[in-house]
Amino acid sequence: MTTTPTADWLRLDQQICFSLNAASRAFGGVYRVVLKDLGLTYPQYLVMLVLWEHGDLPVKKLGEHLRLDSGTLSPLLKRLEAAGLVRRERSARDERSVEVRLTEEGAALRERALQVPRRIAGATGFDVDEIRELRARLDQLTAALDAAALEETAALEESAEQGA
Amino acid sequence: MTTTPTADWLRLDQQICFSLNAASRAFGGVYRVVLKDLGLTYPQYLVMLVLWEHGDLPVKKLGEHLRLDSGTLSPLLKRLEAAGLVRRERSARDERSVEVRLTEEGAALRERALQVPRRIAGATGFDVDEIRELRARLDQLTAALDAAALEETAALEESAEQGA
DNA sequence: CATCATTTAGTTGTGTGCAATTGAATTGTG
DNA sequence: CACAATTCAATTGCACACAACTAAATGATG
Repeated sequence: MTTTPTADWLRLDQQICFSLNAASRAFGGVYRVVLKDLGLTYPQYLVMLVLWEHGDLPVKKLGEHLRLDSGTLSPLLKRLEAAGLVRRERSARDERSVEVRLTEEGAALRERALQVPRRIAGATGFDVDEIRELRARLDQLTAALDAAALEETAALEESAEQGA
Repeated sequence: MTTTPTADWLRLDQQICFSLNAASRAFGGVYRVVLKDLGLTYPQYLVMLVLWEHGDLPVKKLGEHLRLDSGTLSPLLKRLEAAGLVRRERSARDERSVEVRLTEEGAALRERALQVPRRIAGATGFDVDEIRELRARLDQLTAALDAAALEETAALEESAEQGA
């Protein structure tokens, strides 16, 4: 049986978190080039994808789809509005809520965006099944990490309460 | 034979890039909690990992290990220096270069960091082999994306030259 | 040796990402 | 109805990422 020396865990740790980070940034790099045509950044593209798929949404719902809070979305949406792709309107039913609506121009941009996924998929060198499998793996990882983060946070708060 | 409608590619695209993004940020969330003890952010921890493994390095080499440029590293290293974990010293041999050296305190921090990888690995819910396989997959993806980014950039510059 | 190209850090500006706070609007409870 | 708790977006402050640029030092070339 092969046990891993404690010190080597530091190297393994470096490798896995680094790999994920690197892949994420490499993805960002390709998107940056491909999306330059559309005048979008990668996070902005993600917002547009959600709006194209689900239609107009309040900021809150948008954030749930994207795992982003208003601290990130507010300035991002302002830039999309400045670019003429979306409008932000206070909901009449609930004035706390802000509806994000596609403009004509924003809706029209979808046509030009249709070419993006194919170029990205091509860049990965993965076929559809490989992408699907990797995605499942990553989603599993994310779920586990989120659950663990909750536990860690709960544990922290518990020890904080003991101090109080 | 099942062909995927073009419009559906947008949804698939959303899913794979989003999954990677989400996993990366979920990782960051767990690291944020775990590293709070050490007073490090996640990118700062990556820098310390490289220094612990390779010893003192010039900023350039550090950037190659981490795929980060001076625009990111300079302010980050200043914060590590302010925290007393590293020193930055102009190289005597080549005064363009800045050597990043661990302080006593920085080197000592390694002891406390030894517990981090195990906590992270536990949080993933993956065993060593699964981590290794995922890492290989991600590195493969990163390599493909980097190569594709180079091609895209080259193509852009080509068309730019035609315009000139 | 003088000059030009390259290398290396640093700086600036833009755009996320997230914690913490604020303030307005809504909901739940008595 | 009054009032406390909650919800939602926005804002503030901090820390990356990265492109573009600057400045200093080095190396290469004629």
